[in-house]
Amino acid sequence: MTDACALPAWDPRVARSRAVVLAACAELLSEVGFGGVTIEAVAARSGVAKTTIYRQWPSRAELMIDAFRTMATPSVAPDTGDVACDLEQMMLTLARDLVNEPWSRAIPSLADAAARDPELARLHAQFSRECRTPVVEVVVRAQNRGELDPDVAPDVVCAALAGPLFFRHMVSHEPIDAAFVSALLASVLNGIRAPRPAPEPRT
Amino acid sequence: MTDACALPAWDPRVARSRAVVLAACAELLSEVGFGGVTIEAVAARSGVAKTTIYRQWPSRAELMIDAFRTMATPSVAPDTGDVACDLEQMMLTLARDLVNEPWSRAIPSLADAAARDPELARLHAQFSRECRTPVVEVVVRAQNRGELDPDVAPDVVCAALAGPLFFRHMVSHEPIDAAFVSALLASVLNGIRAPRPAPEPRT
DNA sequence: TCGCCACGCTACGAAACCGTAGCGCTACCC
DNA sequence: GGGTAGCGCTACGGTTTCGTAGCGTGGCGA
Repeated sequence: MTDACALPAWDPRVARSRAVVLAACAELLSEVGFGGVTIEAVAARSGVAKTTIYRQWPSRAELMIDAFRTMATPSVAPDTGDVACDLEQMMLTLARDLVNEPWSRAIPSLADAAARDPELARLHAQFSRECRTPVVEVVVRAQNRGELDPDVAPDVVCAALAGPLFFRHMVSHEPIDAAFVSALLASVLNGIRAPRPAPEPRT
Repeated sequence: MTDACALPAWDPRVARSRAVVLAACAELLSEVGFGGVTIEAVAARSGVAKTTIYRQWPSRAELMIDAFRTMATPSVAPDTGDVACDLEQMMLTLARDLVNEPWSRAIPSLADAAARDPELARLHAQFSRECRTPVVEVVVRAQNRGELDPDVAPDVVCAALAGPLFFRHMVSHEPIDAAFVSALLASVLNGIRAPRPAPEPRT
């Protein structure tokens, strides 16, 4: 996936400077966002000469992309046998990352940048698809087990579960805690209609 | 604080230049995002001299805040008597705005900027709260009518409904159409568990 | 008619980044 | 020991933006 792993026999000096630069770039991404990262700042932070950075990456965008790849950590789909457990586990992981991980602070700026740069948009789309995959997997499995309504599209479930977490992270800035995750998951799994009454024929 | 609203007896020249500048700034916000708007670009776009802009707004941030206030359109809570209709109507409005309105393109950049500038964060929080108010109102009304489970927090419902729309707008970039809105609303209202195991008198 | 006030225009110094060039140093390989 | 390759450092010209200052103009009320 990452170039750092794929290239066959790299000069150790190159490998070192690349790693240092990418780490510094990832730090800066979290701190000042996508648009605020400059090559000179990366050079200053990493201790690597600006010229060396330009020797390794042809443009600022390429460096950003590589740095974001460095931050991106793929997740795995749990399989406890109970869809509620699986989904809650994934949502709690996402919630924890959104609250604690420094790279989560770079998400809005990435979304912004991706809205304008086609290359970044491509990377962003690919990355977000990779992140959604485990959720879709869990949902499909639960549908096959008969736990979930097979008529509901997995992508909708994914948006219904992950969307509110991102919403609080980026838009409303309300707390993202276990209680919220539980309430949200219960709402989506069971619905929010009043359980008691309702001889109401729906139209 | 709100200069724009409290204009008692402004010189018409001032009012004109302010309006032109704010309009140009709003346009630029949609096009290049929060971080990309420069005073010089606003001056060029609006035809107003840079010095005049500085005479009216002490800093770039102040101008941005005023411009965003210009774009922000408050919505109203419908009251059809059926919570599904009310919520669907509001979601469709939001979906349409996210897809069509130019200012929706500025949302990620605003979220990004608000994550770093305290003053913008304050404005952003206030604005997003204003946008959530009608949803909360509809939910509370439905709870009082016995349509919705009173134990579910209105803020959770708001996040559950609006969150996925913003999620697709900013993160996953999947389509936001009426079908998605319907599926999402049905999921949250009725839940997504397979209708098999429980003998529910629903359709 | 005379000021006042806000505007537009030009220009300025300062700062930040960009991307590149040249040079010297050091580590490693043959 | 010599050649090669990559790094760090300094410096440069160019661009963009910032925020301010000075000056002239035009409309509007006293």
